Amino acid sequence: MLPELKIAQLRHFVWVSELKGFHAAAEKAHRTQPAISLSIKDLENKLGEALFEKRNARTAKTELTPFGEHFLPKAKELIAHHDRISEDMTLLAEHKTGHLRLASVPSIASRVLPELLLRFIADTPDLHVSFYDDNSNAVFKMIEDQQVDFGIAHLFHEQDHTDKIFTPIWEDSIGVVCPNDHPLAESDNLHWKELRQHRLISNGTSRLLEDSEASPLLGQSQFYVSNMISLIAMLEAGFGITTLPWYAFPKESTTLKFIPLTPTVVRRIGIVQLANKSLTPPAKALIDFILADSKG
Amino acid sequence: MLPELKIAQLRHFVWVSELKGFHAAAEKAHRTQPAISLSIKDLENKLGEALFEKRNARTAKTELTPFGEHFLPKAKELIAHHDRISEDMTLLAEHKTGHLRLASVPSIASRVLPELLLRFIADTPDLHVSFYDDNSNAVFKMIEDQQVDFGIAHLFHEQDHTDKIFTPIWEDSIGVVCPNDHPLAESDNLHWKELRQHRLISNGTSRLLEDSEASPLLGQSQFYVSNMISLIAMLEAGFGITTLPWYAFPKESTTLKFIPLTPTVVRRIGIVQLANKSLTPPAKALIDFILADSKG
DNA sequence: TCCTACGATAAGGTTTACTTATCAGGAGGC
DNA sequence: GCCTCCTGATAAGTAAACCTTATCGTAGGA
Repeated sequence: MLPELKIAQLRHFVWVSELKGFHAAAEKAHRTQPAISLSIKDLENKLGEALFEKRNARTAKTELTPFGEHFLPKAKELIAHHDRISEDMTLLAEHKTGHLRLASVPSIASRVLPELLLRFIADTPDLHVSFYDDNSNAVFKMIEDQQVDFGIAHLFHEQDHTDKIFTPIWEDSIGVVCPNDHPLAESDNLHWKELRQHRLISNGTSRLLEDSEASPLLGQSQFYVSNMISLIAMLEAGFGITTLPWYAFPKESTTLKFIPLTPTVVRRIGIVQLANKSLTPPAKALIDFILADSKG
Repeated sequence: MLPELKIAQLRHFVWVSELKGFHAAAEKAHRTQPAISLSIKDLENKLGEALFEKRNARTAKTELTPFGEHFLPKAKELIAHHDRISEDMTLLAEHKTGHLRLASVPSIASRVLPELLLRFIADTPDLHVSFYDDNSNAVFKMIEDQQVDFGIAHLFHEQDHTDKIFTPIWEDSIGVVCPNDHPLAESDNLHWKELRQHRLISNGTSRLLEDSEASPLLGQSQFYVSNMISLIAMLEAGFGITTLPWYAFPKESTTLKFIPLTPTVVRRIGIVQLANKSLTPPAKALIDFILADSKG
C-alpha cells in the first residue's frame, strides 16, 4: 500500500525543480518532454498530492507546491543514497574497492608477494589489503575461520583438506644452505648423502623432506631452529648448514649460498580457498592476477 | 553508467536471502518463482557479480556470496530509507502528519476554533498545529510573510488584497452590548438611533460600522478601549454600552446582554490565503473541514 | 494581434516485467 | 541403483509500463 517510488522518477522530479522546467529536465534525462510530464504526473498520483504549482503556461516558472518543497530534499537524499550504494557495489564488483584479506606462508610472502601486490594495486587506490604471514597450518586455520579470503600455502596432507580447493602456482625446490666459506659451497649440486658429515640445523620447512628419499637427514639433525632470522644468524656464524626451499632462502644474501639438492624435492605452493564459498571480487581479481602472472 | 537499482528488485533480493529460497520470496512478493529468478538475475547483471552461490539444486540452501553478504545490509538500508520517505510523504499527503500554521482574529479563535480544531485533530495524533490570534491586520501580515499557511479574518478592504483569496465562512452581525440591568437590556432589537442618548464605548471592532447607516455613532463615542477584557470590565461596571460582533461577545457572560442592531451590519469572516501559493495538505484538509462544518 | 514557448494530452510503438509451462539436477527414499 | 520430490533455471507468450511522435491549449511578449 505504500507507493513504490522509482529512482528515475525522483531524478526527474529533482531535475524539473532544479532546472525550473520540464523541457530542460527532459534534455538532462535524455528523454522527451512528454515522458517527463507523465513521470511527474505518475509520481504525483502515487503520493496523492501535486508537487508543482498549476502549470498552465510558461507563467509561474514551474514552482514547487509546499508539498513538493517538503519532498525535494528527501528525494535528493534518497537518490544520493541510492547512487552511493550503486557506486560502492560497482566499485567492489570491479575490485576497485573493498577489503582483501590474504594469508601466506612467509617464503612467498616475502619473496613474491610484495612486488606482485604492488603491481596488483597499482590501479586500485581504494582497495584495502590485509596481509598476514604465518606457517601453513596457521594459514589453513585463517582460511577455515574465514579470517582471510584465501591463503597461499603448501597443501601438506591434501586428504585432510577436502573442504578446500588447492591451485598450485609455484614450485619450490629444496636446497642446501651454507655459508659462502663452507666446504660445500663450492658445489653446484649436492646429493643428500653428502650432507651426512656436516652439522645440520633443521627448521620449520625440514619436514618437507619427510616423504622423500632424503628423509634420513631428519633423524640426523641435532638442532632445530624455528625462527628464520635466528636460523640465518646461526648459519652466518658458521654453526652449520640447513635445508630450505628456494623461496625461503633470503634472495639478497651475500654471505650464504643455496645449492640444489639431489634428488629434487619440490613443494608446490599455491592458492588455498574454501570449496563451498565463493570469493569477493577483489580476491577473485587477485587470484586471476596471480595466475596470469605465473604463466606470463 | 551507474546501474539503477529498483526498490522492488532489492526487496526480492532481501527476501530471497532472508527466507532462504526463491519460492518463499516469490510468495511474499506475490509473484511467481520465475519472476524472482529473473529479477535476481537482472540485479546480478546490473551489479556485475553473483549475489547467491551457485544454485543448482536444493542443496546449498541459497547462500549468499561474500559480495551478496556485503550488499545485503546496504540493500536493507536503502529499502528502509525509501519506505520511510514513502510513508512520510503519504502521511503528509493524507494530512496525518506535518505542521499546520494558522492565524485567526480573536473572535473566531476563541468562539469557534477550539471546538472545531479538537474535532479536526481527533484522528491525526501526529499533526502539529501552531495557532496564533491577533487582529486582522496582523493576520494579513502573517499570511503575506508566509508565517502561517492561511488565516481567518475579516477582509476589510478587499481591493488592498488582490494577492489573496478570501473565502467567507461566518457571518457576524453587530449588536449592542450592555449590562443586564441597563434600561436597553429589555429590548430584543435596537435601532442605532436609540443609542444616541447612552454613553457609547468604542472598540477595535467599531470601525465595522464605518460604511453602514450607523456610522454617525462613531463620532458620538467619547471613549475608546482597545482591550477586550478592559472593555468587558467597564461594561460590567455600568460605565456604558458598546457595539460588538456576535462572535466577539463573550458567550458565557451572565452579566451582559447582546441585542441585535438595526439596520443589520454584518462582517463576513472567512479564510484568507495567498493566491499564488498552494497549501500544505494539512492546511487544505483543515479548510475543507471548516467548509464542510459550516455547511452541515 | 499574432507568435512563441511552455506543459498537457492522445495514440501508437518498444521495452520491460510477469505469467504459464517445462526443464535439469541433486537429496532422500526405497 | 533408481525413482521421486523439491529446488531453481529456462522458454515462450502476454500484460503492463514506458517512451515516442504529433498535436493542443494557454499566456506573455513582439
